[in-house]
Amino acid sequence: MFLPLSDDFSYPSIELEVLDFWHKEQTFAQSLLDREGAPTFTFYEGPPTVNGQPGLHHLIARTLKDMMCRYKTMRGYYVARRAGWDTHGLPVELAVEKELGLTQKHQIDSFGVAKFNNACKTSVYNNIGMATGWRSFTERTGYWIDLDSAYITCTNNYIESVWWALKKFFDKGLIHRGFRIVPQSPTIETPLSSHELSLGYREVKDPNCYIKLRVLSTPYAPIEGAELVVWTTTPWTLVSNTALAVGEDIEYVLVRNVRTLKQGDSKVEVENRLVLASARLGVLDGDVEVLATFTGRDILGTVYEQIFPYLHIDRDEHPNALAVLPGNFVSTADGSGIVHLAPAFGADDYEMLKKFNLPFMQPVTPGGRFTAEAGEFAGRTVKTFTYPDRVEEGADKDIVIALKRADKIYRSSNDYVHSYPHCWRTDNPIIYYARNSWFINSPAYKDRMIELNKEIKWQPAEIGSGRFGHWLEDVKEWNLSRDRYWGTPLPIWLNDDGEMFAIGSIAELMEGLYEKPDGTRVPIAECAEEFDLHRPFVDQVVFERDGKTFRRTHEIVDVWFDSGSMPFAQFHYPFENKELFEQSFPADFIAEGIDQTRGWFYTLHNISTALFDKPAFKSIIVNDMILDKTGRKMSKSRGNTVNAFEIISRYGADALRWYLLVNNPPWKPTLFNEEDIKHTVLADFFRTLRETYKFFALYANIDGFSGNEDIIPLAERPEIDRWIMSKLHSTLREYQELMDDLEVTRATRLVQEFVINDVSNWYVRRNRRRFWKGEHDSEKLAAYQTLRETLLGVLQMTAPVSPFLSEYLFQRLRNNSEPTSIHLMLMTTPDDATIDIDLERRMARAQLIVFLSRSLRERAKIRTRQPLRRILVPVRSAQERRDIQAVESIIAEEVNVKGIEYVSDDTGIVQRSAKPNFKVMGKKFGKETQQVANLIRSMSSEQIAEVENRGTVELAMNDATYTIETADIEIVSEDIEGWLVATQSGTTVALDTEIDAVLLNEGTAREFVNRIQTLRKDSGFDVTDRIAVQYNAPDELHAAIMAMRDYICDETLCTELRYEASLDGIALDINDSVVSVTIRKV
RNA sequence: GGGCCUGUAGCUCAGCUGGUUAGAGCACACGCCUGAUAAGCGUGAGGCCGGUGGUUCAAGUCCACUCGGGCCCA
Repeated sequence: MFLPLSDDFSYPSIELEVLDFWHKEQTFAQSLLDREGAPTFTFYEGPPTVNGQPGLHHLIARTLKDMMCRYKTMRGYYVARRAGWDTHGLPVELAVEKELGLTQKHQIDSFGVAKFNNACKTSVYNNIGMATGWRSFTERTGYWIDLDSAYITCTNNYIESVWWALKKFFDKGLIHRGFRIVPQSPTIETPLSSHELSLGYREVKDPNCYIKLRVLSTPYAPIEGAELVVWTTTPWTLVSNTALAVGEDIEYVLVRNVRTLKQGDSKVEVENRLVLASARLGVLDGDVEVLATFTGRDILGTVYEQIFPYLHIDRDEHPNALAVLPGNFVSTADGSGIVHLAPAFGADDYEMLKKFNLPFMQPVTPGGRFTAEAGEFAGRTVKTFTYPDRVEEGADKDIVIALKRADKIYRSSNDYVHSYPHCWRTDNPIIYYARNSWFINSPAYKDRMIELNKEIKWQPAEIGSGRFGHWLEDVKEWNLSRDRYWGTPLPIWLNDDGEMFAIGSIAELMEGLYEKPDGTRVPIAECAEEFDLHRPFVDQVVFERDGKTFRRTHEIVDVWFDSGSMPFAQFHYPFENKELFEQSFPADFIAEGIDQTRGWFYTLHNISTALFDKPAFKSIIVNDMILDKTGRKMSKSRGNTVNAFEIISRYGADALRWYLLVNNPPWKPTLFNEEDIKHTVLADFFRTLRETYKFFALYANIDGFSGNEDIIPLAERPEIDRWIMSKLHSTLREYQELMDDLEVTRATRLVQEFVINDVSNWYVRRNRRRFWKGEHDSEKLAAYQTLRETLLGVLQMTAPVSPFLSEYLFQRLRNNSEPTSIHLMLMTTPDDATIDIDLERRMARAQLIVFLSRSLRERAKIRTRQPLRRILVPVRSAQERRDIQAVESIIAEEVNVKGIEYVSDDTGIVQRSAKPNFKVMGKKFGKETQQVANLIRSMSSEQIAEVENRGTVELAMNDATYTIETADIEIVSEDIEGWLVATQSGTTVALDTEIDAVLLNEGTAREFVNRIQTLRKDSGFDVTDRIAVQYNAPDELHAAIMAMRDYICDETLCTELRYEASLDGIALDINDSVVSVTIRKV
């Protein structure tokens, strides 16, 4: 019994049924058990942050992952799928801060690091343990991954592995500490790495200030007493200005500038003598008169008036301070060509400090707040920052006001639009800030990273070569340290002299001593504290070597180092699972969003290159974003986000998954349109698949077909069965090639087309009669077996992408010897013996002839119900004739003609012409191609015959002779004298439109049958009911009905067909005449 | 300012290494078919293949420039 599909079939509800089934049968676990010992296909799951929320964009990557893993499992591989949780880092800390009501970093210290980190740990485990969005999202979307044995980055084992890695880096001399300008996230008081930075670029409006600074002394007399025009977008750094930079070879000018300014209600004329790059004169308002032209070199050493007086600068100690210095970074692309330097707040500026012995002044805390040194601005935040509980207005605006008061502003507005980095967690603007940090010297092995990247198969390829490749070529030092609490502690211990070493294991750590609060030191084993590789425990561990005390540097490690370590840390390698790691490294496949290019993809690659000299993954699919249907980014503020759960509850996860792959390649931005799911996936593909099953089940059940019958050998099945099986295997072959090549969209489109065009619209439609007519013969059995096998093959291909529906239908189709789940099945390996290319070609030809014939009927306005005598098909060879004869009955039935006649080309009836084959002849004739092409088009039938017979013909034109060979032309037979003809792709069909009395009667009868059938249906009769029919019709129709009465009765199950002259029944229109009819059940 | 992607029918997309009438699905109009039937099939209309210029016998496809969109980076 093939269970019918219920009338209120709904995708979401069958999916829940299937989930139940998988749960009960432990299908996922079984799919792994079944493949133990099989070749492995390794997949790495990129760990999502534990307290993030799942959304539509996660589904796209997860569909790719799940699809590939299920596919490889079905191809016979063992595919371990271990989930992971990224548990450290800012996201967790920030959530916990909020929970505890802490708003600033120093509050954590007073709250107690131990308590804080405990809260973080609790929060993390709560999130993992609770049925949060992730677990139900994972399950509901059918993502098969082992959540129960997920690796967790904050366990001692995981951290120990990370330490091992860090020690490797350290011992290779790749980790060092340096005083650098780093991007600092102010409100959380910690530096960010370049890849974190890349997560937070945003378009913002910043101040656009031109200030003017009085020259106090200068070696270049003309500018004495003039003002230097200096541009900045960060007024807050002006407090710390220590010098100015110009380009030595850039041309500068001294100008007299007169302009009118508003002052209250009145206008005043203002005159200035200003210095700026000549290329930037456009920034000045009013009238400009150039007084002198010179280069930057000429004005080096010019001393100007300090902008703000708060910081004391001793020019005896620092003779270059408050002076104009040469800088090769100065450009005239924007600003004034004179650059303001604040060495504590910019990378170029800091380099200038080292080069010119400028004073180091940093009147700003790591939290982005002015210190007491900053005079009137002390205590203010430098930019506007958003804290969990408040917003603090930055000092920029007031600084500009103060400058205006001091008449140092030339012009200022707040309209400088640029993209500026923001903290990826707090969304506050980062500030560039000088501080001590730990770095990994990644540039040292940059070339190797570039080399190894070439071994990776990227989908799409241009991310590997482009976005990722370029990033590698410009690799910077990895800013490894964070001044935070909840993370892997940086395992480096130093003494007061700056000597240091790294610890790479728990065993090494145990050699240290635990320092109690009272200062006493005991062996760690005796410390009576919980052994935990986090702060503050590890901070208390000290080492005494050579009489010197070593303490841990206080920083923790960039959380991205954790996730980049997962290939080995998930196995606690090298402390355990050595073989397991070696077997599963590198990964065969990973898939994540494009935002991970400089995130996870990079840290995996970086660490793996440095430690193992191998890429971490062999192939990767990178998905792009999901945009709304108008192509805009989805964001909460726009209100155009789509809730994945809602979509799933409406259409089901399968439809969504299928849509995400088939609609457009996932590595291109996807314009998400709910309507498309409804139309393209549900109403088109899924429905066809479902209806096909329904059709099969309906008749299989009537006939008692079980699926367990002895198999009829393919060779003994009808041609059309062998055709669909051949097509199935061709499709399977191509599908597998595409999937192995990561061409997932092409693969799904291929399956979709096969199901709709070949299976449903041709095989099933052409064979309907075989299923419901007649005897239980082998031909009927063959039909059932063929359709069942075809459906099974289709389900194998849909299973990886749409696992639920595939499972649901499989459960109904499977026989006793097949696995209990489609996902336990081995996907059919395409069989050369089943694939018959000639047969596929023949059928394609039949379809083409049918298609042409139908268009002829359309043109002749003869409906399909009207039988016609014949079609004519010109053939060029006996082989061609046999090809068509093999499918003749299909054609005849489909287009309702009595027969096909073949016309040899040489009879003279068929008019032939030659078409140029440009691909061949173009190469041969070069510039003359067009003329020769015209010659070919005008070839006579004699000339065509000559090419056919001799292989060549000479064509002459304007004194030149061209030799045309068979390959240069394509011969088409496209006209038959006196016939209605259609031609496409070298096939021509002519339709005999003559309708004699017999045909007309037949046509009329079919019209009549059609009307009766409609009446039967409208009357609600069952398909097996017998009926009696009375009718009244004009003589001509009456005669036709009488002539065809047996046929009519047979088709309509009519036992009594009677003419009744005075009948007043239902009026029917047949061939523009009125027929009156009544029917009743007998 | 740089990098990558992208622009083809009203919509979503195909168009392989250039080969001459640019395709499909949806939507629309009109027909056909009917023992899968709140289905099925077909026909039609709809395109200066973003623009300009070049290379070539031949450009949606290659090159340059340009305009628009997206993402990433400085």
